[in-house]
Amino acid sequence: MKRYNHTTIEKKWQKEWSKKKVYRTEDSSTKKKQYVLDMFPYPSGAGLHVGHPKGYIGSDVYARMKRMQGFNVLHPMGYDAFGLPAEQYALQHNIHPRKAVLENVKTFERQLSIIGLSYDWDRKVNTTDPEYYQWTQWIFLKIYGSWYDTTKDKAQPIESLVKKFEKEGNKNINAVCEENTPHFTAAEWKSKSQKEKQDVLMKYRLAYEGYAEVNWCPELGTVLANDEVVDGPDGKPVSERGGYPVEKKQMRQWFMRITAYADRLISGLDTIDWPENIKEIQRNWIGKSEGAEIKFQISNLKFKNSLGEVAVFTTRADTLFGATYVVLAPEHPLVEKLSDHIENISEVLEYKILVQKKDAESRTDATKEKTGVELKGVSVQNPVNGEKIPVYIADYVLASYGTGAVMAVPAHDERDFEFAQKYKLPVKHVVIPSIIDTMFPPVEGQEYVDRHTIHALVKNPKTGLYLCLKWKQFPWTTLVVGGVDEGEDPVDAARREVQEETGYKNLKFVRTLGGVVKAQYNAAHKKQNRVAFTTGVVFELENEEREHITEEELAKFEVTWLPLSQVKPCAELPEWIDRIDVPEKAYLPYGTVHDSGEFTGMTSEDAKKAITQKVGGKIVTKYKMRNAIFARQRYWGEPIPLSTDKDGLIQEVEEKKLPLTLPNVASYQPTGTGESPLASVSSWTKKGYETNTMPGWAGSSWYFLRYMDPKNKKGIASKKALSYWGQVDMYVGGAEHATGHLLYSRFWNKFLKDIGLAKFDEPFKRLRNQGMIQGTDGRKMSKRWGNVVNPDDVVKTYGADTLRVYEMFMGPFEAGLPWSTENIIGSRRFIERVWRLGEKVTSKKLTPEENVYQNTLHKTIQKVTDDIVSFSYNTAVSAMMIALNEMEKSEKVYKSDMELFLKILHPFAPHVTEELWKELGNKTSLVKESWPKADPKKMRDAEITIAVQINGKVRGEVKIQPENTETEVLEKVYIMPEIQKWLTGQEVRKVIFVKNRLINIVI
RNA sequence: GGGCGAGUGGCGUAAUUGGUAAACGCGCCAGUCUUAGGAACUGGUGGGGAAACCCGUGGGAGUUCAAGUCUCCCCUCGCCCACCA
Repeated sequence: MKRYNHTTIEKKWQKEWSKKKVYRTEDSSTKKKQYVLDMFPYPSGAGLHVGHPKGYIGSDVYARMKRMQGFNVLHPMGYDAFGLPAEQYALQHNIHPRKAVLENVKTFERQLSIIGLSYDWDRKVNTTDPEYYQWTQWIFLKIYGSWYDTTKDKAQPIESLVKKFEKEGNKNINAVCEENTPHFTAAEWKSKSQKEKQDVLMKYRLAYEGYAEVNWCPELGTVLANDEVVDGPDGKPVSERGGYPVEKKQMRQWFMRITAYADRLISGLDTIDWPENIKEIQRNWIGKSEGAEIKFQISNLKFKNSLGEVAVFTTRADTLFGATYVVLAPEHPLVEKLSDHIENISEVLEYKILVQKKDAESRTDATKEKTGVELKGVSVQNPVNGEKIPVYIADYVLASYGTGAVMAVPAHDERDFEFAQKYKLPVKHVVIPSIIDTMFPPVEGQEYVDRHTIHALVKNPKTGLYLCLKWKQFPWTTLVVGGVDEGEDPVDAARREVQEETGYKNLKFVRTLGGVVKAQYNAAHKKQNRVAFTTGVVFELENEEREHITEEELAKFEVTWLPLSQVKPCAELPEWIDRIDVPEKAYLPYGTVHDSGEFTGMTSEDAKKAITQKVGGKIVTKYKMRNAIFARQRYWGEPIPLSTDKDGLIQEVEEKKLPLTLPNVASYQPTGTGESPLASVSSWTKKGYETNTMPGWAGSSWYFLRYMDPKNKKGIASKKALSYWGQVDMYVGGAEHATGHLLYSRFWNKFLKDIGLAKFDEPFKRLRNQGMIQGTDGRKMSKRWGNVVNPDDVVKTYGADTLRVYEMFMGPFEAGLPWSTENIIGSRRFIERVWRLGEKVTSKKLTPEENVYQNTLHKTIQKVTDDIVSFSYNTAVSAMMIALNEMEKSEKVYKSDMELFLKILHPFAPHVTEELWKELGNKTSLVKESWPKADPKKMRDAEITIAVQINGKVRGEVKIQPENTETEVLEKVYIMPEIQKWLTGQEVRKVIFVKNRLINIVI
């Protein structure tokens, strides 16, 4: 046998495969299809490190098996080359981005080509190719030309909206649009000017122009999406790319109304097989919350005249009785509207400016202290009880979420509580925990009696112990407890009780422990169920001076001091123990509504609905997710195919004139002023073209559809191709795209489904994330740490097959693991041993005695097949190593058994298996061979070994026939000396027999 | 602070989903063959113990004939979100 020379073998087969186009995808086929896709890369200038191909190898293994299983497999690759990374690279190296991209693509392809990936390169796409971005522009125009109909729950052409306006105005149209869009009648619509109509439609379009506070990155000279901004080392926001500072700025922008799809983006997650954490990240990002919008009347304090109303958004309408003030975002329009009535208007405006300045740095810091200013001279009325409460503006309320105003309930909201503490605002508890005593639960049929009680927690500061009563008639010890008389203050009641029962009279009041606690128990001696509403009152003992105690009290209990943890029989106690040593805080859980008029006693859930209804509140759904900014002030992106004429009217570039190609410019440096470099190209501005370009995610939001029919000149892809390929069956890529690409492409796909192009609502049926390969030092692989391992070197030393096997064998596919220069040797040895196994091949059929590996081989076929489907590649490789170990033990290996083994190894190590396949005399290529099926007869074991346990401990092993019964096994077990040893003189109490697994004798 | 996830030999990891913990690989030890071995092959390799046996999946409790796996509490680490009312 020849020596295994990976270089010659791999080069030879790569050339052969490419020449014969063995990976060519059939355009139309009667075969079942399988679409296996990698997230296409930014062709960065740095070249690949060994971590990059991990995902590509994973999907390649999958695609290769599917191909062998007879599927028509679409497994393409392409380049996402617009956007910041490519442009930054070009700027740094002072070459034109177009040229840089071409160069980088070349490097990339050379590096990929040596790994033996089975792409159909004829379907390559590149987002910067005018023939590609023509369709990105085309889709943009479709989105621009659409509105969202919430009745049909899909996008509709804008013309249909115009027709509705002409017929009935906009009042009764169920559409997603800008908040506070004024109503108009059909007649009013018709009387509007072109420009006015344009402005109205802009509030409805799914791609629209607007002004917004955006993340402005001066260094990069562009606006960034929220997910492109990360926290820097000092906690300040910086750009994900480059780590440059990011500030807030008001700017004219193009947006995508992704919020119209928020609900579908959430519900669709239940229909796809994605990693649960990615789904969860998307759900959180979209941040759906259902609540109520409740209006508070505003009035002038001095003149008592009404000043209109303010709407707040809350998810806790059950706490409305606990609202003790209202907070507006500093930017709330009411601040200006009410300015004539605000007595301290200059202070308010000063604060507003301060906040906006601070804004630029970090307003999103949840840990910093809250600030705010009261709007003096005005107040609002709580709609549920008519109470007048003050109004504040504060930086902890965001203008961009909900209504930009909140009702503050310090007792039940952490942020409100913190603010209330600082500004000495009242805290009103209206939701209380409800406890049912486990020792003396209420008895059915007995009368319920309400009682108001106190628990006095009297601490002796010298000892840290608490004052307790040891009951003489009952076997328990309690704190001082007692009833609160009608109209009595709980603190006074507690003082009184302590004095009456223990004589201590000099108590320093510390605090009450939050709100009351409701506890239900049975008072056996009175045959009563009691509902106690208890206040915990904390005192410190000032001195030991005591009053006289009555005989009656003395007979009842004895005074004692105990640590709190030793006081037991009392339902409310767990609540007090939780509260006693921590500072007072808001009570967040749901519970029983308290001190809330007619709603008192309801559960939070019921009270929410009832209170909202009572005050005429509107049930609404809000989302954290904002509409996506769809513009970059940069050169290297798709031009937005719109122009503005001299009347200020926006014109679409005609479909047949697409692509609107990016002009060549002398300088593509960002201007730094917020204007795109295109703004200084006179040929461009002369025609009134939009100077912003599309963001990086535009081209990547639909590329998976283009691969289906990449050269189509009439559309994004033919109807036939779109319908044959449908959706991506298996999508592989990094988890870092969870809130970017994976959300935007779902959005675009849903839109394209709405307009009848995409076939499915969800573009990616299955998704798997490859874990990142770290440097040998465990850090992220990067030039900075000098820990980059280049795949070229690995391929040169060990070969592509070894690299592939090792990357799949390292550990679970999704796990991030450090590269190991030592462990890879194991994979190389495996390949070499496979190579040497070739020497044992015989074309003479083996007798059952000779064929010792038969059983293992067929089990392995089954396991590898299952493992590839579930992406458990590490155990698939392990199974093949076990099979190889068995086959090596055999004197000879039957040729067709060797072929079976080569077939299942082929997706992992395509080159060496192809070479050995040919060595066996085959004229065909393994690539197109059929995937083997495990023979169930051959998988069956002749004999199996099971564990014999005594009382659950393994004391021996026994060989049995499969399917042996308990009796049959016991017969064998009882004569085993090592088992008899344990059984002599013992009575067998029980035998547990698990078929084909173990037998456990309990003595 | 909130959400999600993970802790198993010297190392990467595996465990049929409650059934012989450590498969497979790396490393290490011994041997074979070699002029040599940082090659290859064969065997061994969780800890303690002379042995019988005992201990062992971050720590503690519990359920069970049986727990890495289930339940509760605690500790540590990773990722995501972070004033979203």
